Amino acid sequence: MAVRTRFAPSPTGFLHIGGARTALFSWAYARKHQGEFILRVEDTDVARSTPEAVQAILDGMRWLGLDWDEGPFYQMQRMDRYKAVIQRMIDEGKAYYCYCSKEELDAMREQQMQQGLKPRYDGRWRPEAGKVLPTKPEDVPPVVRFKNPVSGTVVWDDLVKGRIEISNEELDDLIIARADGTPTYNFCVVVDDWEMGITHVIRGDDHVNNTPRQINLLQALGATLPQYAHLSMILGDDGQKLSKRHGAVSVMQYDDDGYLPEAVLNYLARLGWSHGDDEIFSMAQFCEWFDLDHITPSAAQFNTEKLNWLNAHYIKQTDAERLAEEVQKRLHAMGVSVTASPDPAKVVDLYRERANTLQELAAAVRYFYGQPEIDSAAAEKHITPDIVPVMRSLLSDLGQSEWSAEAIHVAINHAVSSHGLKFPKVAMPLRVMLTGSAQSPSIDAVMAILGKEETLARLESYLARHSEL
RNA sequence: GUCCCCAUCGUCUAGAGGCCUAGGACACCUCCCUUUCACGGAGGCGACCGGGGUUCGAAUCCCCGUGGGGACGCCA
Repeated sequence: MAVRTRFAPSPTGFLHIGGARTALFSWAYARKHQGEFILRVEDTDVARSTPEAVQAILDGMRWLGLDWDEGPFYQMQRMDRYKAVIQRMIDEGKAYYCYCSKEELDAMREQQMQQGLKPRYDGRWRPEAGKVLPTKPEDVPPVVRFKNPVSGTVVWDDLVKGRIEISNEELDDLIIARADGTPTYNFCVVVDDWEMGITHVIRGDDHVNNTPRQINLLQALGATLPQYAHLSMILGDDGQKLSKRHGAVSVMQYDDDGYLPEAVLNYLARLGWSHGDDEIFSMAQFCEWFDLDHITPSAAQFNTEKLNWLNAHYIKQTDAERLAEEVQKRLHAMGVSVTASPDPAKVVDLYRERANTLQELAAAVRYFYGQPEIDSAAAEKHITPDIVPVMRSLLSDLGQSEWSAEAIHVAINHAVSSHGLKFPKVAMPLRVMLTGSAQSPSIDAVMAILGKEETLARLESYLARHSEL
């Protein structure tokens, strides 16, 4: 049977790193098996679902390049279908109306907690042969509850965690339709997974406890059970749980911060999954290798430093045109307009090996398109009065020189040797005057790309501004 | 409280009873390269949560602790 997986986010917020990994694994599993990957938006919580969140999730998926074969389906558009199934279950005696008020339920829970019991519905409205039900209250609109089996156990072989067995005595009759008639999560999931022919449910392990309920429901409907794979959660960089209040950020934030989607994907792939010692691989390779057997059952801590390393790697690989475009976009956001000269592609090539993120790359390269901000400590250290005559003579040589890194190097060497100095003694002041910083690629290469006119202008201008030297 | 899950270097992980003197990667440290900073190269530091079993043999299997996490909603 063809593999069919799904990613089923609820649109109550952006796509965060945990959701992204779940989506990635589901997607990769389908791709690996030439199956289908389905996107389903679980928006039955009307109060918390928003169209903005739907959009944010779709944006995140697209940025990562996780393409889906069917959907997006929206559960709110499938109401008729759920209601029909609920009615059928009531008719068949597999579900029943419950007239308990919320207050009544709260009281029940509290009492059970106090007694050290697991809080659960006591089944007071559950019809049984020979049982007399309470009198229906006038003012309580009923919910619909599923008649969960009272004995036996639910067992499944989780593809990540192995065999899990839960006694039906731990479960209660869950609500499948609210008082207003709308179906609830566990019910919609079951109907959808069933009708959409999902063969492998790959999801976060916060759903482990829902699984036995869903299996019971599926069995009541006479559906074929899918296989389950529960992924452990991803912890924040500090080892703490990610939440809206703490550390959980949108995958799009990684875009803003200057991470390439291939780096994020590669990082996520290795978080909780492994293929021997392989660390760096393409998504094509990942789809070929991916399997559920090598997923770690334990939680994983996010490590930004390793992401940085991967991102730096992909920045080195990316072609100059694309890199230049990304950098241009970011410089623009910083209020710097990129001109055709110096050539942005050459500029990024010069700096790509020393940037962890595109944001760093943009910041590093900024001085090519505007006056550098001089690091005063660096200036004080490297630009001393005795260097001024050297700079003057170099300036005049440079004015006569052909403009290539090699020719510039010769000119600098000439200044160095004719004044009896060491190379850095001249290179450092140049570096600070031209780039503003004491760190840069080879200064002759920088000058070659900066251009003759601009280089000479910056040097002249610096000397003119610092007559005290 | 009850149920469920998890446990190898700081972090991500390899490990399916002997291949383990526990391997790789990030980070960190040292050295090399060098025109500064990076990149790159070569080394180094560094872990099987504890206790009992099973076995000729256990990081691997079982049990008990301990520690972490999750779930107990008319949320998903």
